[in-house]
Amino acid sequence: MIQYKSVIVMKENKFLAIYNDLLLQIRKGIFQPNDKLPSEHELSQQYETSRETIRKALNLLSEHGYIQKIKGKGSIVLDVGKYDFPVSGLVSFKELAQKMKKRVRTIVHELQVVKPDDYIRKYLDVTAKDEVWKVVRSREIEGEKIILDKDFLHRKFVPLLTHEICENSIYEYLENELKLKISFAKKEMFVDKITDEDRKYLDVDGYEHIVVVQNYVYLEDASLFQFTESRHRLDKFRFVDFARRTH
Amino acid sequence: MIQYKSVIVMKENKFLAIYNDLLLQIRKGIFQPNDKLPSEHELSQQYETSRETIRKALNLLSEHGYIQKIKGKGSIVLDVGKYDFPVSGLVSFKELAQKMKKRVRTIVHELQVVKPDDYIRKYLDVTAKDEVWKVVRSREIEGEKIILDKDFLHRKFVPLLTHEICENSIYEYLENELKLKISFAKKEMFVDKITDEDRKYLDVDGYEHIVVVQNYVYLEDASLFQFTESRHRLDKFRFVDFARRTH
DNA sequence: TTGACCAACTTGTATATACAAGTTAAAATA
DNA sequence: TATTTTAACTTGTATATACAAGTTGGTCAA
Repeated sequence: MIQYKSVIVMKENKFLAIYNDLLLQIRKGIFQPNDKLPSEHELSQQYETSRETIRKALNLLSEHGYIQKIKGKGSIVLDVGKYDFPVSGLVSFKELAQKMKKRVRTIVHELQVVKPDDYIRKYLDVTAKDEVWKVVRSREIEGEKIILDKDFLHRKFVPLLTHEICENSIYEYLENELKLKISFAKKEMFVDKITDEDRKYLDVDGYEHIVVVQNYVYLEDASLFQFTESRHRLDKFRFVDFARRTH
Repeated sequence: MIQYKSVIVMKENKFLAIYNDLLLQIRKGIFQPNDKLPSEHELSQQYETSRETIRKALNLLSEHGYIQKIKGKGSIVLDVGKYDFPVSGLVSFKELAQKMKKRVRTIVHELQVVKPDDYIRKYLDVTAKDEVWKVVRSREIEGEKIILDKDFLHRKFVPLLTHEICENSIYEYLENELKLKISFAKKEMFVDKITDEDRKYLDVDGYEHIVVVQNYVYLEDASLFQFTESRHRLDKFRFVDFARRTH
């Protein structure tokens, strides 16, 4: 019998490290769907930590839909294979594309600093004096231009933005270079009539409507710093969400 | 100065009671957006409990998007007014309709026990021997038939289902009468071509596409017991989601 | 054999303590 | 005055303990 012995690197928190370690084992298939995880007591011995720390890790797994905890019985692994597409949460296009393993390309159409007009002021919390980055990009997937991304970023937080950054990943730049702590977002989804701009930058393929995903992105201190409108061609749109019932 | 003194009824857990009490104060406007909540230490004194219990309540508020915790500073109330529409999560149509305060009606078109065909077996985890409730209902909002709901429930969990129950709220019946513990769900959203069934039961209004929300609903023990397909007219569809970034 | 009960497990809640780490504003210092 | 330091706050992490409550499987008695 082969015993899986995990070595945890303790750069991060203990409970986060354990969460990531258990998640890895689930992804690798060491723990299969419907398997029972070791009990909290056993895990606390394996990881040489307290039960409360184990419980923090397990609760994270539960919130994210990887396990189900059942009182008196234990924790069982859920069928996670179904959730591996655009699961709810804050995921950038680049992270998504890598997961999907598709041939993707980003085309930058606009990149400029603008004074916020009424439209921008409606969505981003800025005054007429502030400056705002406006970025318009289309996303090509397997040779088809499917998604039109319109980003508005508060210049106060982002002094510089280049063509290269926009072609790669703005998120990566913000988090890794500028060390901005992106914390949470509000998403709003609805269907809109297609516009001339959509026709100009996308392969609209004769559709008259388009799925709009509006994103309000906030930093750690709850300041709104970005508004993004993502316009998806009807036939390629897909959103997966995991939700727990709260009573 | 008026001091708000909350009286907590201790039927439920302490931390849940505190969560609900704080939430109520936020909804009532006793705590306004951008207000700072009392510190964890103060709250633990006010509620006569330990700091850990307060932290459980605050973490719930944070997960659900009501507050933002900032290390070293405190917890501030987020602008919750924006999230009060169909926020992500498991919410039944009846609960939703009550929140929106719209004139709604449910029309039951089909209600029968069927042997699962290939279509049902694809979505619900049943064998050919099992029996399944099939319910088809349309939802009328302000006089227009907007949503077509197709429910499939495993009969093993739901022995009886009546016309009245389906007109009211299946969820309410399941939870209150049958005492089923609905625990979590996976939602999948995409756009589909409109079907003859849609045209038959809905005011499709000339649209050629329809937004489909598929729901896989699970009980506490992680058993899949219901599959629901909710078909929304394009122009009336709207989905709001709050998501925290996990690193 | 059947059922009741119990012991040993499981997870859930609540509490107390200690220290780490980030923030803030007053006090001390140059 | 301007800057640095410090003290007093804040939230975050980790640990230990106790008991409640649900599950399971074996034991024992009818």
